[in-house]
Order: sequence, then C-alpha cells, then structure tokens
Amino acid sequence: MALTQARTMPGVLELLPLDQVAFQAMLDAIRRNFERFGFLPIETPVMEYSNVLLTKQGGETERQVYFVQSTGALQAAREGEVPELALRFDLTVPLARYVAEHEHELAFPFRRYQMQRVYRGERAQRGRFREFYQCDIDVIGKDGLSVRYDAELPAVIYNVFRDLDIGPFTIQLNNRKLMRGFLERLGLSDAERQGAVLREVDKLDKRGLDAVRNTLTGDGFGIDAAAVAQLLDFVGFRSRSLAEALARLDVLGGGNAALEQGREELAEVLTLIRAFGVPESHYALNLSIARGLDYYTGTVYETTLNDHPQIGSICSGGRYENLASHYTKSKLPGVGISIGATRLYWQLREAGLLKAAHSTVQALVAQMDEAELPRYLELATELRAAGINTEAVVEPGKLARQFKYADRAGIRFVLVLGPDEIAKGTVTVKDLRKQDQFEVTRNELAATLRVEIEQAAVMPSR
RNA sequence: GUGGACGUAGCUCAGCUGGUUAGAGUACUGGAUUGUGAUUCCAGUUGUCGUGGGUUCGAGUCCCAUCGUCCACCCCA
Repeated sequence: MALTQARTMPGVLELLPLDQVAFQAMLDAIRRNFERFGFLPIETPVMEYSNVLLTKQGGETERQVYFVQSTGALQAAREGEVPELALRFDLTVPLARYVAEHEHELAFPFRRYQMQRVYRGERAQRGRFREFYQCDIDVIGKDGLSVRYDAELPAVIYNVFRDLDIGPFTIQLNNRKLMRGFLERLGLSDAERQGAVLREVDKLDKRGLDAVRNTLTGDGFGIDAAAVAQLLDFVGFRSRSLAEALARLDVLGGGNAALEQGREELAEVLTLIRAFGVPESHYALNLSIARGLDYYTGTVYETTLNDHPQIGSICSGGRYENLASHYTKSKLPGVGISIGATRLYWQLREAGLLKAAHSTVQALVAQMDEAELPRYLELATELRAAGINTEAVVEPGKLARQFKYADRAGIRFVLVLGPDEIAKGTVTVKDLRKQDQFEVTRNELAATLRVEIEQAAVMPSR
C-alpha cells in the first residue's frame, strides 16, 4: 500500500518535546510578568465571522487571511462569495470585537493579556510563520486614556525580557504625532503620503541611508532634496540616555499642533518609563521607528536585541485613538504591545541564545528486578507526593537501556533500587547531568532531590 | 501578490565535461561477560537520485513540463 508522506505545511513550527518544554518556559515567563503587572487573561475563538474580522475591506489583511467554511456552507456558497468565517490574523481585531461586545460588563481601564495563535497566509520564509503565537497586552480606556499607560507597557516588556535572560535589549520609542507634525512642517500634509514616507524611513536600518534618500527624492515620491536631507537628519537620531532624548525634543522647535503634542507626550512617556523602574540603558528615543500599521496614532514601540540587530523587532506596539470604531459608537482609545513568541523562540534558537532544555520529567525509577515492581511504584508515588515529576519503568529490560532512555528523554535523575539498596534501606541516585552518583537513605531521598533541583533552577546549567 | 534560485539516505552534503552493482559524515539498530547513559571500538539497516516525459547504446548528470522547497520584494510578530 502506498504510504502518505507525513508532513506539515510550510510556515508552522512543530517542536520535539524538549524544545516544547523550552518554548513553554518562555510563555510561562511572559505570562508571569503580564500577571505581575495586573493584566487579566482572556481568550477568543480562532475563528471569527468574516465580516467582523475584515471590517476594512481590501489591502494586506484580506490578502493574508485564511477563510474557513463548514462543508455544508461550502456547497451552498455561490461563486465569488466570501466564506462566512475566517481565522484571526492578529489579536487586536478580536480584542476590539470583544470589548465592543462586552462593553457594559467590563471594568475600564480594561487591562487584558492574551496569548494565542494567529494565522497569516503569507509566503513562508525564514522566521516568518503562517501559524504563530502572539502574546499581547493592551489597556483600553473609555472616552479617554492617560498617556501614562504608554509608559507602563515598556516596563512590562522590560521585565519580560530581563526574565527571559536573552542578553541586552533596547525598547525604542517614537511618536506618530511628532512624525506627522514634522512632515507637515516639511510640507507633506497628505496622510496617505505621510504613511508611505514613514514606511520608507522605517527601512533606514535595513536598506541604508543612501537607498532611502534615493527612493524619497526619486520619481515615486519626488520630495525635494533639501526636505529629504532635513528629514533624514531628523530621523537619524538615537538617544543614549534620558537626558539626551529630552534635550533633543527640546531643540526640535515648534510649528504646528501635532508636533507640539507629540513632543509633550514623548517627553512625559520617556520620563515616566524611568519612574516605572526601567533603567535608562534599556530604552531609547529612535525617531526612525514608524510601524507600518496605520491604526497607530501616538506612541510607537519596537524592541531589539543589542547584540543581534539582524533579528529585528521582537516586540512591537503602540497607541491607537479608537480601537473599536467599526463595532461601537463609544470612543475606546488604547495602547498595546505584542510579542511574537513563535518568531522570538525561533530566532533565539537560530542565534544560539537558548539554554539547553531539560525534560519536565525529573526522575526515573529504574527497574532492577521485575518482582520488585510494587516497591518501585511505591517509590514513584512517594516522590510525586513530594512534588517531583517521576516516571517509573514498568517494562522489564536491561539497565543500560533504561539509562539510555533517560539520557535521550532528558531525564536528569535515575533511581536505582536493587538488592543491595533494599537491604540497606537506601536508593542509589545517578545524576546524568552531573555525571555523578550517590547513595541516600530512602527517607532522605525526596528532600535531597528537591535541593538538587532547586539549585539547578537558580543556576541553570547549559 | 511580484521576481529569482534549488530539489541525491531521517539530517548535512559529495557524485569531475553523461559510462559498471549511487557514496561520506551524522543519526538509527545491535554488540564489546554478570547493576549504569552520553564518550570509545566493531558490525549492520536506510534511497522509485521530487514526479512525468524526451534526447542517447547508456541519464543522478542534458532538454521540456509539473510539483515541491527556499530566498528577495510586499507586509509583518
């Protein structure tokens, strides 16, 4: 019989168990910090009604969305009709729907976190996925929302990445109003054109100064060289300290309301971030950060690893003035930030920044003598009661095989209980990671293992 | 969505201008005497050379098609 090739579609990340443990540890760290800052969990369905999801017709999102159709509906559907359901492509649009739907049951400011998979029908490439986890936090206000929240989110992000222990990183900030005001002062007032210019400026780090200058002065944009020079000089700024950032904002000069407001907001946010406990070394003003998404209206964020700029942004977000205008007449401003956990994990693994993964199974009770199986099971039960994740070997086999199994499965401790140990009332503990073994009495066993495990948790070995 | 490269064991690849039964490393399996993995030594298994057609005495190698994968752009986590 012909076999079907077992395979997954491109652009999905499927992990072996030990890698999955590492990935979940990452999610745990993210969740822990989200909760520590007082964010509440929600989950929304992977599928939404197409008309809810695709409120703004056309454009990138529609090109990338996966449609879903039940078999019955598929047959009934007429040619060219949009299927009734679609997979969510981010968590922000479902959040908007959720807030509009439950508006009268929620407490505002509504602080929620959400860690779920989203789907994008992109052509898969290195580090780009069709199915991936997003870990989002947003604060949604009713009618208004203080800009102070814009300073709180970087504090959460700082704590997350510090916990993940992946090396030095910088949260980079900018403000859309400031950019809009500046472009207006240069004579660029058309919103669409401004967006295109900002997207181009955003590529500064990737394409280089000359390429961006040529594009902006070229036929497509046709901006005069003097204005482009002014613009590039402006966006080239990166602060190295809070004082430097504030000084730069001071000398910007005024000219219009948007620029003034952007300046004030940025100054307040930058100053408050410090008060929220983020060291100055971990955030900066970067006037080239623009974010492509056009729903951002104020503060925008991007986070990068200092030693691995090629990885790009590992966490992005910003301020939006009206989250759910498509679903409710209420004005719901918000600020949010998103960690692409799947890409982050993948990039960290590629860059060799992940610590060695260990099994969630902490101890394996070996089977020396099949007749003693009840004794082994009893030992395992005892360890589990003491909070140690324990597996007992239930099939008879050579001891060497059992050790090999433990090694491959990433289990750290193998417990040997043979005739000698039974006679003495002890257990032999082999620590596969330390390549060492010792003997303890049976009543000391659980406590001894716990000490070893806790030490490893404090100082993880690689 | 637009443009470009590449498809040979599970993985990484070699295979010179077409020439015998298609190779290496790694992985995997077994063994190296009685209760010890990873390291070392020995032995072994693994392939419709992506698929279909064509040229040729002869195709992994050349040509065409097709499918698949990857890369760049677009966009983004």
